[in-house]
Amino acid sequence: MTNELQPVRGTRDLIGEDQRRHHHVVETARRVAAGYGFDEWTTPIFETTAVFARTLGETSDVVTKEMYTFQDRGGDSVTLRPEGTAGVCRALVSNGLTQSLPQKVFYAGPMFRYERPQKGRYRQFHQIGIELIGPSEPLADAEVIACGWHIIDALGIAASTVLEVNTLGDRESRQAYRDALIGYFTARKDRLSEDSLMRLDRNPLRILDSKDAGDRAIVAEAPTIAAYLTPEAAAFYDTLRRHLDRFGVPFRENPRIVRGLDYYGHTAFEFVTDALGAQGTVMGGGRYDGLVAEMGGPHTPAVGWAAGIERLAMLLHEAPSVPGTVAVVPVNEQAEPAAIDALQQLRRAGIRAEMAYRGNMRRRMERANRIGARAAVILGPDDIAQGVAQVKDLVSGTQEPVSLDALADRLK
RNA sequence: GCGGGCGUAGCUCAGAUGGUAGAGCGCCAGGUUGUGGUCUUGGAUGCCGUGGGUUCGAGUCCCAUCGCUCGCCCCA
Repeated sequence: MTNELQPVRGTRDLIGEDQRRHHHVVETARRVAAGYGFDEWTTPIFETTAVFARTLGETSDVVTKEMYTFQDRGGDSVTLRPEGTAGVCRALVSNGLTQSLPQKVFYAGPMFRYERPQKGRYRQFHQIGIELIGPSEPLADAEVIACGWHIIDALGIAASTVLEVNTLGDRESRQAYRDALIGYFTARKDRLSEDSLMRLDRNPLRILDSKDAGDRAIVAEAPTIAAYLTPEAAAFYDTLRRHLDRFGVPFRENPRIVRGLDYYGHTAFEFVTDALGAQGTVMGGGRYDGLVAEMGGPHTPAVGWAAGIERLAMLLHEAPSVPGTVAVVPVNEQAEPAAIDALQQLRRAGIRAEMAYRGNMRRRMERANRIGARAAVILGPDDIAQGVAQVKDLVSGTQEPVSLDALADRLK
């Protein structure tokens, strides 16, 4: 196979079972989110680069190294969206919807990140997500999490995931905690891994989720944010946990969940699994009260999550089955016109029906079997003369004549 | 950007010490011109990832390169 015919690194085709799994995840999420009152938005898959760069910090690694950024023919810098939230917030502001809160948004679609592919990690991947924009009450956070849990449960994978919840506190809490962590890790810098020494400089909170065994021992003794929460932040977190219990959502507290950017505060959560190798997070989210303002809109509280469709699809225990079809089988070429009539009668009645394009009867029966048809409608000259078709149940093997105008009713 | 593993038929894979490429599944056709699944007979299929080197001779050894994969880093 030549290079040119290979898919670009980190992209892949969704065909057959892959596509069915993908589709099932999206449809399930769409249905459950609709039940919580979320409306679907479709925003462009590329935006002006500033939409992402501004919210991510102009010089961070993710902006400089991991975004698909291009100049278009007019010379403008555009970027394939690396995540969904920024575009939704831009659309909120562009459409003047900051005056019509709350907004409850569901989205699904492709995202793009220039990363080294590995298990559960692609350059073009797909996410579903919801954003609840407007409310600042922890009830909103609880509802958003409940919706996510509900989707995971509806997909039948609740047993293989765990919901972990944490609070990042308010700005004051975060600053105090950050200072405390820097003090703690600096006092132990001779025992930190090389990677974590870098983190101490650039992003000390990330030491908390280091994979290095030595680091983890140090992290286990590190202070948690609980002692540094302001009374307001502590009350917010208490209320959230109480609501989660009320919503019936099982969770575990994990004080090591962190977020890298300043606009995050209070709630942070992840649904994690150990079934996907190094990519343990299946759904992640939290409260981002500062984001809309950073994009140039009015201060607008918001909370949401995003989930990787590929990762959810991999967790599905079995692939959604192919829909049963009815195979129409003309015995010979002379029977084809009558077969076409039967075919269209079934389709108009909403029954999935197919007819092979060539081959003798035997071939067409083999084909019917291969595509997993549930029944065959067999039409030969004798049948047509009598105004019937032979309807054969391909599972049981039983066959009986059915009046031509009763086919759809019989095969419903 | 860094490290491990792997590239042989459509798919999964076998090919000791170098001797001119195989199996299973799938596919096509016959046994069966109005009946699928099971059975049976026959058939097609390969730039052995690519380029170079060593050799009388390379799928096999050496070098390079590309790709896939798992992990590190990063994770909005």
